[in-house]
Amino acid sequence: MQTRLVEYFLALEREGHFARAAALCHVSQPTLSAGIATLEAQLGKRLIRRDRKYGGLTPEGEAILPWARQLVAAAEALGQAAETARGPLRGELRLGAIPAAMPAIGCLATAMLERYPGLNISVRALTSRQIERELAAFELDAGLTYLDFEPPAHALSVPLYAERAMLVSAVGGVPIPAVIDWADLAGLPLCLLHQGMQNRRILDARLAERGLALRPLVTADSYVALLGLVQQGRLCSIIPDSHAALLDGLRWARTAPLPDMGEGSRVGVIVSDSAPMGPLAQAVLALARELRLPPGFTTI
Amino acid sequence: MQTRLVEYFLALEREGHFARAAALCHVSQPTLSAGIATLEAQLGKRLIRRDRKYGGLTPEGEAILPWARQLVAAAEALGQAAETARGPLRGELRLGAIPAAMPAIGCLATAMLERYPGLNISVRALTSRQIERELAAFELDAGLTYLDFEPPAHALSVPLYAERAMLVSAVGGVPIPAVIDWADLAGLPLCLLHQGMQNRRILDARLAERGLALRPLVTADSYVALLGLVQQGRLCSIIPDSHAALLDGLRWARTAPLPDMGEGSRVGVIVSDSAPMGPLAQAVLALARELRLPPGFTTI
DNA sequence: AGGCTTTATAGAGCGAAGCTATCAAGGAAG
DNA sequence: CTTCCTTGATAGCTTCGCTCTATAAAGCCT
Repeated sequence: MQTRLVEYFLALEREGHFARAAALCHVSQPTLSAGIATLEAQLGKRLIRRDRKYGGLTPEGEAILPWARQLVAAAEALGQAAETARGPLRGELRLGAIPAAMPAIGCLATAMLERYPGLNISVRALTSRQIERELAAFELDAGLTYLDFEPPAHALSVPLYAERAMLVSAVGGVPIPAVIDWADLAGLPLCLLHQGMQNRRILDARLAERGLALRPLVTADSYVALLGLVQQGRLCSIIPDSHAALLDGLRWARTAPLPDMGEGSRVGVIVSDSAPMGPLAQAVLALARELRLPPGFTTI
Repeated sequence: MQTRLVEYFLALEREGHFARAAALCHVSQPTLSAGIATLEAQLGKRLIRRDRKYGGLTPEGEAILPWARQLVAAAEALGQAAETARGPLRGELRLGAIPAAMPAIGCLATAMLERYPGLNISVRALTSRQIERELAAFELDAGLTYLDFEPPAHALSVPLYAERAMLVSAVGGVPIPAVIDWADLAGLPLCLLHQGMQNRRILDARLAERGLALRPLVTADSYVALLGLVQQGRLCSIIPDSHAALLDGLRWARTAPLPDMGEGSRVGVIVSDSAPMGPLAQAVLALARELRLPPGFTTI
């Protein structure tokens, strides 16, 4: 059983296209074609449906998919473990973070770089569900997400900070009181994240508990977009205090804390709990445990 | 990264001897030697200490050991999954059981064979600790052991039956009362398992709670040995009721139930919870859930 | 010193995996 | 209907690496 062939299989499954998968594996298309054929011959089963075109996995292909991932991840980790048994950590650390946690990733990534020179870090903004899926598929080494809402299974976590919501408005724009009550929110001209985004779901749930509902005038899918809207002065918005920290020093923005949303907004690092833990995951977890976030983040 | 080479490495680690490891892998000794050298070259690290003799693993070797196991297990499971995606289960099911649970393994193994013809089953008697270790090292597919005493981590379990202790004596030998109290035990001429064996530890713990201690005249490491001693008529012993069920119909033996030892003697099937579950483990777990044990076993 | 055990080395054979070049089958567009 | 383009399979060749047998070298034991 050649790890290489299994990598071809996984690449093909991801790309759904022989030539692109081959390019991803840095081999020619006939090589990948032959590799898949060899793998199928060794297993005695057809794994890919195809006649002149890629047509998805057969049931057997689906059945081996988790094991194929496990195999490749183990091979990868084996190499990592050998390389870093002693000596510094090397290679690429793949981090995923929900948008709300992006400001904190700077802190985490910088600390990792500082402690482990020679490390490369790749950060991607993902939904909490994507983070869960990619951790399970070994396509991420660690994630930064909510720990309490819909916590992923088979994961180890270290809390980093507690998120609180802040109301933000432009100076000279929508006037906002210094102290805000839940009921005040319903009367403000708001722009918020789309319904369905996790952060919005949490906010809605908190308000629903109190019999309230928000009617934002604008919805968007990024905090940058919301801040752009707020800057115009016609709207105000609700953002995590971690983002509010980024605004610190901006002259046009005013923020006011929302009432405590209660427990359950902890944000932290998670890694996959399956199998022995890779050196990268171990390092991230260890660092997260010691990490002191700058002021602006509510420590737990 | 060739799975084959990693298998060589694991075999060598198990055997501590190049030629024996080579035989285990069905290759010649130079082949294994070269294979280890290739693996070391690919990883860029020395994995095995050796100068004219095997000298154990280097730190790097130790570091990759869990990943090596993971890799080989994933490769194995991949083959299994492909073969059994549809169609009957094939291959070898490796079961481990504590001695006390041996009588029940007949039931489990038979049911597996009946449902999955074409399956081969290998049963080994192990201590509960060995079962835990070998499950983690992917050298067992499932185990049969106590679920409540020192339960292993990272394992899924299905309870099968509750074990109760029985006093056994020979007809015409040591007279035993029909109803036994804890205090009675101290006065009987007993033979028991060695101290340190888990079953004995449990029994001792139960008695210690009541301020009692047993002074067996003979200790042994198997129930068969104990029964042989009992048959002589000079001693009586304490065995699990699962073994007592085997004696049913024997003319020389008499049994009497001990007082309830309380909760916590559940015996059941456990499988490793790491990674996706292999088809063998899935099948065993599913069957254990439906299994109806014959009379003589206390259902839960 | 001689024999035994244990690991490493040498050289040959063979199979598997890589490449380039080309073909075959659909689908889209003229 | 023809032509072109996309997509995957095939052919033929080369190279690389695993495997074998045979043998050497280095300790250990008597």
